[in-house]
Amino acid sequence: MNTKKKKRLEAAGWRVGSVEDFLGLSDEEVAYIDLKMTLSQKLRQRREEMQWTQIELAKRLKSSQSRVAKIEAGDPSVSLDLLIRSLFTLGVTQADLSKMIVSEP
Amino acid sequence: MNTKKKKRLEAAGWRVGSVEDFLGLSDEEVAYIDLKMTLSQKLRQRREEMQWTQIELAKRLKSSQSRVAKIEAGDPSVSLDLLIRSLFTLGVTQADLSKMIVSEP
DNA sequence: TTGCAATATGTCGAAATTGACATATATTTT
DNA sequence: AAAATATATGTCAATTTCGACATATTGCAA
Repeated sequence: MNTKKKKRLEAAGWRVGSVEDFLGLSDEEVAYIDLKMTLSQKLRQRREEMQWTQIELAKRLKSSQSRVAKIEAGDPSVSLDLLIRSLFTLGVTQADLSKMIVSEP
Repeated sequence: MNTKKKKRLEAAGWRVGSVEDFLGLSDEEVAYIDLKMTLSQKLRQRREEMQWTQIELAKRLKSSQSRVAKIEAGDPSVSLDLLIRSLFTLGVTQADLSKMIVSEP
């Protein structure tokens, strides 16, 4: 798939459970987008539970508020890499991560 | 931590279960490296089970044999992003991935 | 309402990651 | 053992992702 299509998908308000319906995506692409969306939602949840602002999280990540906003928005310019490292920064364990990947929103 | 240290760690033959002993790494860093190593091992396992050569996998990934070798070696120049997308290309599901993250080598 | 803190969005140069290539080494086949 | 196949390693230009900044928008308390 081209990046354009992925961008459109993620930019618009796609939510877990509905992406699968979009035609023309390979299984891998669906799995990848689905995973990113799931984890970004979990990240926001977790941060809010901890009562951290995006600025606080950004500081610990040595990043910026705007990037944290993009992570949580599932922006296509954000890699799974940064997303997962952010979760670890919030104290998420591998066991937690494992559960997140299969759990519903 | 600096990148140099991470490079040395991953370059040498560190295996799951021993990284934690290395002093001077934060929890997040340990978790990140540990995850990468676990998944790269699982990737190789999976590919070999499927009797694919690195070249075959590379073709489906639209990548190259040398990069696949680096993915499997846990090379520091390889992102979790590419690693996880490679697993999906091998047909790994989110449920599979979830299990991989917590399972022993 | 107004003011203020939090979040969102767009842009950009810098840094990291990428596929590709050359070539070395290892493993398997004949 | 030699040839053939598979994997490893180093390098590099192109692409992607990055933090940072400016600024817009939202939400909420005074």
